[in-house]
Amino acid sequence: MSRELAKTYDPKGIEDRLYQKWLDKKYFHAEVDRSRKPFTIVIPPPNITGQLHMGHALDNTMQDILIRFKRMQGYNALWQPGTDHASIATEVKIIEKLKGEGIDKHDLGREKFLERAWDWKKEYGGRIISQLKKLGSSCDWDRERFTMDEGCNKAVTEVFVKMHEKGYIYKGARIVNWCPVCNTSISDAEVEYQEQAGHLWHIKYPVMREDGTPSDTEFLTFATTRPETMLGDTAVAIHPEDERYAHLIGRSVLLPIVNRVIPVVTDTYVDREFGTGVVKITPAHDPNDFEVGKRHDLPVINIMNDDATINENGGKYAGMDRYEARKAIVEELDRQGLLVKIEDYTHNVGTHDRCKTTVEPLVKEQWFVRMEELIKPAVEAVKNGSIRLIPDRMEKIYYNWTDNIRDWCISRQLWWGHRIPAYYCGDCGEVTVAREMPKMCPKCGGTHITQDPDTLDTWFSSALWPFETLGWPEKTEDLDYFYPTDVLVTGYDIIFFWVIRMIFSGYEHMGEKPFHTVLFHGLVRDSQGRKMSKSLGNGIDPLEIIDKYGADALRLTLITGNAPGNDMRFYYERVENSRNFANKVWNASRFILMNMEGKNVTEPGAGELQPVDKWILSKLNTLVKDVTENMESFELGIAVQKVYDFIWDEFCDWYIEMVKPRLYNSDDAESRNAALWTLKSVLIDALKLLHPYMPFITEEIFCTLQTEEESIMISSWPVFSESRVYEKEEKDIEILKEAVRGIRNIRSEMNVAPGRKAGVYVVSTDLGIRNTFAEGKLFFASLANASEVEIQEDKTGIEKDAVSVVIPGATLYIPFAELVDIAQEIQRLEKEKSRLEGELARVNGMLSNERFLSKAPEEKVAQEKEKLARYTRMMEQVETRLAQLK
RNA sequence: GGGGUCUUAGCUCAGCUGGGAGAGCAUCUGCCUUACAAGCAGAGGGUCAUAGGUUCGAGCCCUAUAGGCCCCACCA
Repeated sequence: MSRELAKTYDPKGIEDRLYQKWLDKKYFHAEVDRSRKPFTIVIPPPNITGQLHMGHALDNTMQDILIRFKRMQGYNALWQPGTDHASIATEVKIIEKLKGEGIDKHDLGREKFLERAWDWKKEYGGRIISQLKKLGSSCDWDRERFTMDEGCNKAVTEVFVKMHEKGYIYKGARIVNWCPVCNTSISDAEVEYQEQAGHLWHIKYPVMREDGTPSDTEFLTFATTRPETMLGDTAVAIHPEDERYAHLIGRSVLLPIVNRVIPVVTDTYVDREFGTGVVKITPAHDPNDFEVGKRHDLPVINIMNDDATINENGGKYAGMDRYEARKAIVEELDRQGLLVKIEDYTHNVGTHDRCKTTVEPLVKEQWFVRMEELIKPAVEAVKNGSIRLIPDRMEKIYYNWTDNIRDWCISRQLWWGHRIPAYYCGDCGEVTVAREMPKMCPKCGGTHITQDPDTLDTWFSSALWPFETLGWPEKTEDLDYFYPTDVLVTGYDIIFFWVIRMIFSGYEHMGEKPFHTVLFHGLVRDSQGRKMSKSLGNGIDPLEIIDKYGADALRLTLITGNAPGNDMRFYYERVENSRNFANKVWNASRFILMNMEGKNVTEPGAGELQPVDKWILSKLNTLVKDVTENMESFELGIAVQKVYDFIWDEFCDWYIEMVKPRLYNSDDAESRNAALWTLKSVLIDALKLLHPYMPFITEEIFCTLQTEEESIMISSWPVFSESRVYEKEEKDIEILKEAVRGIRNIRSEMNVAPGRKAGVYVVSTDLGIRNTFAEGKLFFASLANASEVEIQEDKTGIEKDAVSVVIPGATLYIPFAELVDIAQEIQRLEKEKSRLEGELARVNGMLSNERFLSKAPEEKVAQEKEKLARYTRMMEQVETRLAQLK
C-alpha cells in the first residue's frame, strides 16, 4: 500500500493538494469530442462584488454533484464558469468606496469612474472564484467568462440591435420605477413591496360653478396616500355609472394651492366601493393615472426632479424633498379647510430591492423590451415539457409571472454596464441603433453624434449566458456541441429575473431552449429559520465551515435531508454529523488498509465467496441501482442518504464486524482473501457513489486503496449487475442479523455484562435455516457474544429455563440459569405473543377481505401471505415455549 | 385581491408514482470490544394539524376548516 492514513480524518492537509492535482491533470477541462455525449451546466455567475455565502455553497455543491456524477458516467461534462458584472450592485459599492475618499461620482466623470470599476473587478472579481475552488467545484476554469468581456459585449450589442430591428425593443415615455437614491430607473422585478404604516389623507376640491368660480359649498372628496402629488393633478375621476356623481360629469374642479381648473373625467378604473369613489389623477406620478391620462388625453405634469425633490412645476414647493412637501401641502390644505380627515393606513409601498428606498413612479424616456410575443415560446416550452422545472410547483409560479407579463424596462441610468448602442444626432435628433457608432447621421448627415448615456439592466446580459459563454454570436464548435445545455441549478428567488429571461432569449436567438431541466433549491436559513443577512449579522461563512470541518462535511450537510426547492436551516450539529460521517468513512478505510497490509488481495473464485460476502455485494448492487436512479431524477438528498446508510449501517456496523473473525484467522487464507477482496471492492464502489458529494475524502482514500487508477473523479460510475443479485444470501443474512439483534436485546435487557459470554443454542426444524447458521457460525458467535453456538433440530440438552428468543424459523436459547426469572420470562413471551396476535389479526383481516384479494396487485397479496406464514410460525414457536415454561 | 407552500418523534427535517411511519440531534441504559468515544450495543418517544370524502387500502389523492411561511398584484 502506498501510504498510511492518519488516525482521524483531517481535511486540511488534503483538500488543497487534491484540488491542485485535479487542476494539474486538467480533469475539469472539456473539449468538443463528437464521440461522446456532452453534459453541460452553466454556472449562475456570481457577482464580482460577492463573497461566497451559504446560498452559493448550496448552489455550487448541487452543480458539482451533477457534473461529477455525469463525468463518471462517461459524459463529456462541461461546467461553464464565470462572473457577472452586476451593474447596480457593483456601481453602488464603487460609489461608496469613492465616498470614503471624498470623491463624487460625477466629479470623477464617466471614464475615470469606469477605470475604477475595472480596477475593482481586477481586485475582487477573482475572490469568489477562489472561494468556489475551496468548495471543490469542478468548473472548467480555462473557460471562465465575464458578462462584460469582449465576447459578451458583442453578444449584448448584437441582441439589442436585432431585437430593435424586429421591433421588440423600443424607446418610450412611460411610467417607470425610479430610485431617487440610486438615480436610476429599475424594472418591475427589482421593486420589492413592503407593508408600511402610512396615512390616508381625505381631501376635497371645490367644484367649479357654471360661472367659472369655485363653489364654497360643493366639493369632491377623495383620499390619497401621497398628497404631494396633487401638484401634478390634471383631473379627478369618477366611475361612469356612479349615480352619486352623475351630475358632475362634464364639469370641473379647482385644484387648490396650484389654482388650476381640472376636469372631472369618468373611467371604469375607479372602484365605486373604495372610499368616496373619487380618485385624483396624477398622470406623471402614478402608473394607473398615467393610463387614465392617456385615455382622456390629459396633460402630464411632472413635478419631481430625479432626486425626488419638487421641481419648478411645484411652485413654492420647488426644491423641497417629497416628504417635506407632503407635510407642507397637508398643512396648507388644512389651513384652507380642505383637509377632511387623516386616517392611519397600512399599505404596500414599492421599494428598491437594493437600497430599500421608496420607489417614485416617474414618467421617463426609457428603453423597453416588448414581452408579449417573446414570452410565448418560453411558456409553451414548459407547458409541453421540453423544459422541466423541478419541483413541479415552480411551473405554477412561472405561469403566474408569464400570464401577467409586462414590458421589461432595460435602461439604467448607471455607468457600469453595457452601454446602450443607440446614437442620437445632435442636429436632427434622429435615433440610430447600430452595432457601431455611426460616423454621420443617416438622416441628415450631421456629425454631432452622441451615444445614449444609459446602460442595460444587468439581467439583459445574463439572459444570454448559456449561449454567449459558448461563443455566440459566432457560430462556434462549442456552441454547436454543448448547446443546448442540460441542467440549470439555481434558487427559486431568481426565477423571474433570470430563468425566464434565459429561456425566452434562448428561443429567440438560438431557436432552441437553453437547457432541458431547471433544478431549483431554496434558501439556506439560520438555525432559527431567519434569512441569513448582513444586517442581522446571522450569516455563517462557508469558508469558516470548510476551514473547521472540511469542504466535504459542508457539502454533505447542505445536501442531506433537503428536497428540491425547499428552504433549509443550517445547524452546526448537522455539520458535525457530516464531519463524523467523513471520519467514519476514513476509519473504515483505514481498517481495510491495515488488514490488506502485506497481502496480495486477488479476486476470489466463484465458490470462494461466502454468503455474507454475497450479501453485501448484493446490497451494494441494489444501492448502485437506487442511487443512480435517484440522482438521475435529481433526488440528491435521497441518494446521498442511501449511500450514508449503506456505508454506516450495512457496511461498517454489520459487514466489517461479520468479517473480522475471518481477517484475524490466518489459517484460512482463502476465506480471508475473499473477505478482503469484498471489503475492498465494496468500499471502492461505495466511495464512487459518494464521490460527487464528498470529492476530497473519496479521492484521498481511493488513491491510497489502489494504484491502477489515478483518480476517482475520472473512474467509472458503478453499474447494476444482474450477476450480483443474491436473493437467497440476502434473506439468509437477514435472519442471522435478526438473531444477533434478538440476543443483544435480551442481553441488554437482562443486564448481562458485555464481558460475559454465553453459549447459544439455535433450534430449528428447518434444514435450510440450520445451514445458514452453520455457515455464519463464526461471525454469529462473535456478534452475539457467544462462547459457543450449537445448532440443532430439537431441544436436546438445553437447560429447561434457558432464555429464549423467537425469530422466524428458529428459536434461540441462552442458558443463563442464575439470571433467569421464570415469571419474567413468561411475561416477556406473553408480550411477544400479543404483538404477534396483533400482526396476525391485521394480515388475516386483509387476506379475508375479498375485495382486497380481487383488487390488490398479486405481488402485494403474495407478500401478505408470506407474512401470514411467517407470523403463524413464530406464534407456534412462542406458544410452544410458553407451554414448556408453564 | 390572486397564487404557492407548510403543519410527521422534544428540536430540525426526509418520506420518490397510495401497500405495515424514517434520519440526524436531544433523552435514557450499558460499553475505552486491537478502524473509529467524531465511536459501539440497546431503549424510550409519533391518533403524520382538524373534519369529511375517494379507495380493498391514505402521511401521500379530493373538499372544507384552523394556524404558519412565501411569491405576485396599481386599489387611490
